[in-house]
Amino acid sequence: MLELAVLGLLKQKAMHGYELKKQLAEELGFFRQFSYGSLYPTLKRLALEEAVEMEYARGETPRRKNVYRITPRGEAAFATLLEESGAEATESREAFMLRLAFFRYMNPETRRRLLEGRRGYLQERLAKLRESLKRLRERMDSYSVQLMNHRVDDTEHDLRWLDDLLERERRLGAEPALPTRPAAEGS
Amino acid sequence: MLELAVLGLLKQKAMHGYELKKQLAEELGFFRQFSYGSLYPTLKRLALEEAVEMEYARGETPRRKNVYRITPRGEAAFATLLEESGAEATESREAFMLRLAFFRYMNPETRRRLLEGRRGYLQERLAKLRESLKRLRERMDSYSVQLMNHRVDDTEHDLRWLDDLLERERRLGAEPALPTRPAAEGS
DNA sequence: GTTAGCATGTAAGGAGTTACATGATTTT
DNA sequence: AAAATCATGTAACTCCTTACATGCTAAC
Repeated sequence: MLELAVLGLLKQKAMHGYELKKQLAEELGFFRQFSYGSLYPTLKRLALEEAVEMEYARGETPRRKNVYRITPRGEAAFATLLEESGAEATESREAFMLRLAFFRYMNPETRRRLLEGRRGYLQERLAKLRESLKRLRERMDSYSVQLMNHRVDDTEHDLRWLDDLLERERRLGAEPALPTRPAAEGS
Repeated sequence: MLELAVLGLLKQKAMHGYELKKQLAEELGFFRQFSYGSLYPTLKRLALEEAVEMEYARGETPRRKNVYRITPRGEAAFATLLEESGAEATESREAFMLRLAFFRYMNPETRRRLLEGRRGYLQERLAKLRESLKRLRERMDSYSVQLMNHRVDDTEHDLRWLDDLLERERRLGAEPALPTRPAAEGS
């Protein structure tokens, strides 16, 4: 997750770790916080894999603000991570939403696959939820009933939203993915 | 999390691991799935700590259905875990909801503390979310805008729900916590 | 009799957190 | 000159998952 988020953010703009952490909590702001204890090692690892590299801007020495820039290899890795989104991306709210934040980089089929995958998952869960509610309502305390009902509402709300997104996707048709290398040549 | 959930489920009824796993996905159904690879070791550890113990019902040999029962020590541990719910319980949706599923075991002050803690957290996040949206709207692609807007709606929805729960709590006043040892003596 | 589901476990690994440690730069 | 916040990192640990390994029992 962190790796995907980092690559996606660096795709927009070169940044150093500290800045990245703030963006993770802001640009993807809704999104969860990661600690430095995972962020810096991740950057280091990505650098080792040559998915990112350091930018020594304005003669600044390293190890006092390490500005990282994504490399072509990193772009490829990012694209692969997005395209290969599996079960996690449909079953985990966070994983799904992270992908959604990077929808502009996906091709239309992948977008649809993810949206429908998530929708299917939520529909299934909604059915199970309702079944549980029906079967257990009598035996449950009022807090649990409240919780279950809220879950149902929440899931329905999410489903309407997904339907909306799918509808838009259909209407706007094949909005192409942004290129891997955005606007490489001048102006 | 798993430990809390297991103790809470065993409080209702003695169960073996396999059964527990199904209940985790059903009674707390909405709730996340845990794998056997974490469930069985957790039961083992709890048994070692004497928070749970095996029930050798009807002369059944162990190691073919291990039915676990919560002990007084386990009840105490469960109560402590609930009462000491810290930041995680207000900042993580899942952690919060798990507590809510066990609200009947808490005393009214703890319930209120948790509900208001969660509300405060969501209010703060909502403010940040709106600020981000305002500041970044122009620079965001339409998917990110959709995502942010949905987050805002979602958070508002959650806040209304929390207000509702708090209101109920006030109206129904001091619904006492269920005892640590439920209905110990007969009928 | 063979497939599906019940039932339990271990070992290795993944993906993060917390706590610790350090020091520069900016603001008050 | 003190305090805040910017900035980077490591080591130990937590909590979970995946993959593996085993065997019973019920249904078809």
